[in-house]
Amino acid sequence: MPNAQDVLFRTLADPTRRALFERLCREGEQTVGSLTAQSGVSQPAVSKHLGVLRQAGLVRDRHEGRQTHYSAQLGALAPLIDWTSQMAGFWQSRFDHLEDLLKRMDQ
Amino acid sequence: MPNAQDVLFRTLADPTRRALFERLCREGEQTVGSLTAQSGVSQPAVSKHLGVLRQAGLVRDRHEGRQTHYSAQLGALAPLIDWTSQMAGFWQSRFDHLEDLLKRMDQ
DNA sequence: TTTATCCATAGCCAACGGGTTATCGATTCC
DNA sequence: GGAATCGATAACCCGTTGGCTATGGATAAA
Repeated sequence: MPNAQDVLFRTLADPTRRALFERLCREGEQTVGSLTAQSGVSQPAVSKHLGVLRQAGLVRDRHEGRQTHYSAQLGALAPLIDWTSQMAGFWQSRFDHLEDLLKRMDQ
Repeated sequence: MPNAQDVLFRTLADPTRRALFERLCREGEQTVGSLTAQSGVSQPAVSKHLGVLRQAGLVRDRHEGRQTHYSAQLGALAPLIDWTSQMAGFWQSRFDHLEDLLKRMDQ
């Protein structure tokens, strides 16, 4: 059972898939056909990528007749931001300890 | 020629590799041996991962006799933060335009 | 009702990636 | 100097994954 960061990093690691997500962020809701037209890969490939993005919570789908509209779910990026902050936090913490140590050595 | 986000996402997508980076962030500089001991994979595997992390700029190596010390380079995460901000920015921008449109329609 | 469009799924294949063992150069210890 | 340790590289294996074509189900158009 992979954690949230795992899913996000793996999902966003593929350039084609990340490009699809970026486009949905930039331009808002899009149909599969519209996304396929500019993607450089086949429609099934796009559908598969959108499925992966959906499972990661990064996009939502909305069915309207025979077309499916996808839109970005920005909130799903939260674990990514959390992880980055955590790494920065660890680093800062070690830095603080070092400062502390140097301060005590100085006395 | 992959861009910076590409390299970062791909590099951090692997759980073992990300765990190595996390440990270096938490605990600071470590030798390959020390990292291997807690990693659950073989020493060559660890070396390979560290090589990938180094090429991504996420770690630095320091040679001291026959051991190599690795440490995290937190600054290398910048493109990741940039990308996330950018996605949030696009989203916000679209929201602003929508607000604007609604405001104009209201008049 | 028949035809055309949209998208998802199935099935297949080639490439990539992460793991292993074996080995080697370099250093340190005896 | 000889033995042992450290870490990087080579060579290999196998599972995953991202691409494709073919197809089918559902809806819209004719």
